[in-house]
Amino acid sequence: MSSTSPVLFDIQPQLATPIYRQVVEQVQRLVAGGQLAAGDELPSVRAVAERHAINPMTVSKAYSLLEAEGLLERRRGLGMVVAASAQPARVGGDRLALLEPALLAVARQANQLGVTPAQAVKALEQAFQSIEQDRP
Amino acid sequence: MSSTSPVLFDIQPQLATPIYRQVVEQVQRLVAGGQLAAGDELPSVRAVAERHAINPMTVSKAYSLLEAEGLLERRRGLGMVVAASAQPARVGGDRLALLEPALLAVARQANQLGVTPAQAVKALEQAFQSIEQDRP
Amino acid sequence: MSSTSPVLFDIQPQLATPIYRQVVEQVQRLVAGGQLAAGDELPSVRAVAERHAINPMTVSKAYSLLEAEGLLERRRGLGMVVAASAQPARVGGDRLALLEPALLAVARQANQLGVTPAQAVKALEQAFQSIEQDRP
Amino acid sequence: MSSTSPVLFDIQPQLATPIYRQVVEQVQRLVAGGQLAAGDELPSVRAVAERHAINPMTVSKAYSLLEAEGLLERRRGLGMVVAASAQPARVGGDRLALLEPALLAVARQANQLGVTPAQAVKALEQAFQSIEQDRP
DNA sequence: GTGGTCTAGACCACA
DNA sequence: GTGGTCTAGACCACC
Repeated sequence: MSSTSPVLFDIQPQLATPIYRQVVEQVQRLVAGGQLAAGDELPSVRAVAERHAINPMTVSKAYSLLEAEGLLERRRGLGMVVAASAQPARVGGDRLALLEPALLAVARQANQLGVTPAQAVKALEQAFQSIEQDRP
Repeated sequence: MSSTSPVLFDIQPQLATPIYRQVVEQVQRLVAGGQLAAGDELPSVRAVAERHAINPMTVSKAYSLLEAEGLLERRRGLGMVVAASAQPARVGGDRLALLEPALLAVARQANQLGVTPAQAVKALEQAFQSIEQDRP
Repeated sequence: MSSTSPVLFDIQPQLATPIYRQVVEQVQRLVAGGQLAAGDELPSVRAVAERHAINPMTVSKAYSLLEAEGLLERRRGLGMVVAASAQPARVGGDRLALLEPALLAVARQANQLGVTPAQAVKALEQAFQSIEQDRP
Repeated sequence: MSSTSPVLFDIQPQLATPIYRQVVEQVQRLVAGGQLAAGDELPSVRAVAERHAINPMTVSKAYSLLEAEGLLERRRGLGMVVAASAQPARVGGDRLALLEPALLAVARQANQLGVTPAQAVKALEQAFQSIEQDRP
């Protein structure tokens, strides 16, 4: 999967979470999910910057943080690749742990909104479907 | 419900979202969920500040934004109350709309993590249970 | 016009209306009057603060309110610009609507003072002339 | 005129100017305009408070300020009356001076809105007409 | 460089 | 008692 199509980041500048964080977290999740495997190339800083009309330094910062974290490696003159040491989360539980903050936020907000767990679950299933349509 | 117990905010300083935003969003949801009705009094700036050990100006900023938004009204010299024009979301759909950003975030993150919708739904149900324990 | 000279705020600390409100209202009027167009940059918080010898937070508060109102947009790390959605009042009538509260105040006060409409009109014309002299 | 109908204050709690100030300024203008003459009785604190659903202390504060200013006198057990020393503004110029702040505000706002003096004058005349209709 | 957030504390205005 | 305004200064985040 990683060799067929280049990674496309889902960047939304209008969100509160800073752009470089959006990049960092997406790479983390794509690696944990196995969609980015050791040795896979990442799009160049310039390519990402132009594609999303953002500052190259912002992309560079994200990549640097991921490098410092050990998830990416810098291949001189070639760009960044997923580090050999990077492994997808072994078991489902590890992946769910990464998802938990978002899940807790949903649960808390639903309570305050007076939305029942059953309603929230149903709405989550619909959310998955609406996401599907974006990238069939 | 609004007359029985004073509003309690759930403030978590360690979160990335600033404190004043946490207050703003909670009031928005409590009104939409009907737990705060038109005319209900909000806890005073000083009371909230002392209760959560934060600066009064932080609370004041949140209240001011909610007033600008039309959700709160200032009773001069008395305090803030929920605006007469503030209405709870009439139907469940409106409440779910407020929940949608968080739901989409979960769905997107789950996809990137390789977590299936079914697994996410199950995890969400567990998240609701772990929240329950906080306020029995 | 917007590209030739940076915006200059007319701040008068001795007035009853708070400084941050003066800034907010002036930006609203300058946009409605077309003297600030979509995309125009606003002077930085620090520049305004130093220019008028006021606290940066006071300016920041004004800008934040204008952002919440949708009139300004934050260019992260760069500064504030007039929002793309901000439009000058299309017809003169819209501008006069913004002027109406002040006009009604004059009319009401004139009536209570026993000043005739004709006298008030003449005095208003003189007021325009005295304003002219401030910025030739 | 003052003997035929009791004074009616025009109080608007939603305005930024505090209620007690609205009362103070109106009395000042009504005296300057000759609509309230020396010896005229003012409505009682309680009457005003009930009529406008405001706090009696607010009215009392306004009356006290006007007394301190020498414009009103306290007749024990009878209420407040316009002071014997209170005189209407002798010439029109004095009255216009009291109107000037409001006029300057209109001129300044019009300039920022791109409204010409001629347009503003015309709008002011219309404002007078719309006021007329309220109290024929 | 830009704006954002929070604190601590003072003083004012309103009811 | 209530909230509002402003200051001074620190620290952070983003570009």
